[in-house]
Amino acid sequence: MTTEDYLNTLNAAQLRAVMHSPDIPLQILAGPGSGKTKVLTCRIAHLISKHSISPQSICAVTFTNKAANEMRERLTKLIGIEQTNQIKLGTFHAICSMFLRKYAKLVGLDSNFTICDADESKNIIKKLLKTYRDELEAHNIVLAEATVISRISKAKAKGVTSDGLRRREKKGISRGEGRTADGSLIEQSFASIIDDVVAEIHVDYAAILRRNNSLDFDDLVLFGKQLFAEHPTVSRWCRHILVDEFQDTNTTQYELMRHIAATSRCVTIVGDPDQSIYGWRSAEVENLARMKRDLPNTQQLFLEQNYRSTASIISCSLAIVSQDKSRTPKTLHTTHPTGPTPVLRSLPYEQNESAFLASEIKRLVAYSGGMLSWGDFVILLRYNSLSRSIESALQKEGIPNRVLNGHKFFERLEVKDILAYLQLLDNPLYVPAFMRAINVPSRGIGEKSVSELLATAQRLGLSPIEVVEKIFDNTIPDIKPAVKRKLTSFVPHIRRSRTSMQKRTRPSDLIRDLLQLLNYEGYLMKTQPDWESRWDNVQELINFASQVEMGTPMLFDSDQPEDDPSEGEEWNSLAEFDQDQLEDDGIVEAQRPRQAKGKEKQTEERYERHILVSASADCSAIRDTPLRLFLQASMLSTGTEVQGNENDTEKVTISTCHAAKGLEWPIVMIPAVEKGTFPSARAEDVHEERRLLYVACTRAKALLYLTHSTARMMSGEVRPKELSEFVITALQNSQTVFTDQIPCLSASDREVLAQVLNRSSPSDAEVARKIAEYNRTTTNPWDGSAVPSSTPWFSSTYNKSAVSSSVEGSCNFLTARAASSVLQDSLKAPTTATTLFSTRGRVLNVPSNTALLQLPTAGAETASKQRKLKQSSLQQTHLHANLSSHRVPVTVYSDPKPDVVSETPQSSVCATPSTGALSAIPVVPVNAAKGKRRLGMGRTTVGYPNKKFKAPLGGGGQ
DNA sequence: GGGCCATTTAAAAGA
DNA sequence: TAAATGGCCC
Repeated sequence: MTTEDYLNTLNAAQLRAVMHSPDIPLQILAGPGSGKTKVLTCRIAHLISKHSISPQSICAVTFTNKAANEMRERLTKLIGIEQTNQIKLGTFHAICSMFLRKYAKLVGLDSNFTICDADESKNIIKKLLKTYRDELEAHNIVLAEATVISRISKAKAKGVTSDGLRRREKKGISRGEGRTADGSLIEQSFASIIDDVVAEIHVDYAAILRRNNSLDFDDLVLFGKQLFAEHPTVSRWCRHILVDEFQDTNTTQYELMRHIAATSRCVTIVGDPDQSIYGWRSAEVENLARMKRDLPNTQQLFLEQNYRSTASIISCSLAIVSQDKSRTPKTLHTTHPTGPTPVLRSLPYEQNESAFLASEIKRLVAYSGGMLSWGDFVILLRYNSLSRSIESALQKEGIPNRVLNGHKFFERLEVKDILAYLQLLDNPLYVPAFMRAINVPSRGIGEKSVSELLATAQRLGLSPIEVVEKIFDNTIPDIKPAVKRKLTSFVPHIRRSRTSMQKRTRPSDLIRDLLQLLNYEGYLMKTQPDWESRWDNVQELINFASQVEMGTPMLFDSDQPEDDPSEGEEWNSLAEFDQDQLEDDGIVEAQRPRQAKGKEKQTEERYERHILVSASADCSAIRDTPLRLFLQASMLSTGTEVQGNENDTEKVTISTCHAAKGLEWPIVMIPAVEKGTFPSARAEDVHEERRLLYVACTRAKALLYLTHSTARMMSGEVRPKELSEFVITALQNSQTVFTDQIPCLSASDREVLAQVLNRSSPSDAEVARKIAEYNRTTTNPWDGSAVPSSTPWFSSTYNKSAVSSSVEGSCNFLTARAASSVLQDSLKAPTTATTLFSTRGRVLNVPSNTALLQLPTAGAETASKQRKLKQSSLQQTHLHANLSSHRVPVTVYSDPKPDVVSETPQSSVCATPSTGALSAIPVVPVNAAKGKRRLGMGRTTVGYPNKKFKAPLGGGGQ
């Protein structure tokens, strides 16, 4: 398809945006579903073909990898792969990272810096915070590390560097002194104590990162900004910069954008103030106005034509977002038919709510006559932990589902273990990697020895890895808890891998080799109950490495200096400038003296060029080792997008509202539309919460459901919940934006669906057949409960999530309700399989149809113990009652007795005081028949598992 | 050093 | 409710 053909598919507003003069800064305000990506890609194509701007001088910035990839795909179709790959296209972080590798020296970094992920920076800050604990306690201040992290992150988003903070540290007044007896001032001084502590931790944290030759995510942008600000020549290649989701930029990102555009001043941004939902991480909608001030000739264009949703979904969404009176008025039109009115339902309890959604999904699939399938549904949550009851409801109905962005691939322990070794090879100064690698697999080098090693390293001015090698070689004396012998399974491995790395071995082979050396699979088997899925993840990491090796499009071809080709010769000749010489002269490290500003422009540019070239050109071979490219890709890719799992398209998606931005589904369901959730109880900006609901609603193409429970389990107790005021207000303004009637999916409804989704309508016969089948196989989800009982304990559907997580391999406490259900199930499918448990060193042989309940010690001194005791005896009573009503034989054992259980032929309930703490229930029979993973016969954790047991990457649904 | 238990605490969003 | 922490013991 040529650019011209593409232009023909644009509407008038889109066309204006695409054709807009490149020299006049442009703001495209684009509502949801208005085709902004189309406009953006088309504009890029237009810049290249009609304005002869070369692709490598175009910079396109997105917020997510997903958006970047989508743009890349569309551009490839439009202008071909070759030109697309020349465009500097990526997230803010990726673009900064690439330039920082290239010009590291200019901002005082080494190009092998490691990107410090959130986990590691949390660890660092946690340690720093500990040193202030006593002091804070003395002032009666509680300072959570999350607070510190977010404050530091916010400071960085606003462009505050640790250098700026260091000055205030010198004030030298001891904290808390400025306080007077006046009560109102006390709080003030609390705040200032916290400010000081945060500032000090910030400074220390930054120093640690520098020592580790490491940057965290915020640093990438911050240092990127610094690079472009201090060295304008670095951005000379840029003729046009385009920024997507501009309403989400923070101050630092905005300034970065301005610096990249410093020469050309050609900027196109796309954004929508109504979809600004990231204020909490310092996004500034204000940047729209700021841009207009900074670039006074900026023009605005509106895209208000929506191509996604039915008219009724649009009006419902507008009814929500327009409640904000301070908002810039903006509207949405659609040519789509009205369609079924969005559903609003209240249900008594979260289980009912989940069950309603699950059964509704089933019904819609049937009543649409097969036009809809699982993959067409998304359930959008305010926050992830709401997914539990949803997941179990879907599971119970046998609906396949996946959690979008549930647990991040690169944050998994097994993946991080391997990455740690590789990071250590690439950057020996990166202490977090050292700390992890040194004792994985376990070598008996614990916290104590590690801190000893680190201290030695500091004392000798060596990297920890050098210290360890020297100890191994007898070049320096061993440390106190002798460690040399333990290093035989570490130093040789490191050396072997390092040699391999220096030969530029492919990272995937490097990993394979490492796995072998470490016998990592064996280690996982020994230590992880769910080692199989973890091993799968390791394999997935190898796949990812292979993908990177095969040349996923990099931001730029590393060796070419980006500048006007006519100047190429000069660049190349300058490339011979001796790097070491520059360093010796202190030029590379030194900050450019300010006085040169304004005058001696030419000299300055020449100077800049010297250092640019010397900082980059000569070392590109080292800079972009295969390993480094792989590590960078790992650290910058989030989520699970690595895997491109095809059968994901056949699953119902569960996602947060935030993660859903930019995406769309035929049917959207939003549970928990309640006060305290929408808006979230801890949200600072109610308007932002409203916009979040708006974003969620506007993801829907054809059908929209909002539900609400009148009671919900929160923080371990059931609390009453009220409908969200956003919805109440919308209803007050217009009764008709919602209905409590579920759509009947009549022939005309199906017609609308077919039209909006651009699918063909099924025949009436087909629909009738599907409905008949549905009626035959489906029972009412809560009437058909497996546990009929009048007691509140058993009134709702039983807790299948507890069951399934047990099957996954962990052992959990079960509620009485779940336990009785499990027991009944296992009686239906009796089994003789037994499971071994260890408690206090004893091994118990327990038939798998045995429930073990924990009871607290009878003494019960503390209030919490007493509560638990009461609850437990209540549970026991109910369990008893329920099981006897089903004529399930019950035997109750107490403490030392459980050994006997293996002899018991039928189901039993084991109750035990917590001193003997039996705390697990084996439930093999429930799902074992389906051939899924079964509870291991080997070592089993008793008690709360303190490791996470999440579904393996790519679903692995039961 | 690491396993195990009891007690405490926290509970949002992402690159 | 379940994850994290802290103390105790081997």
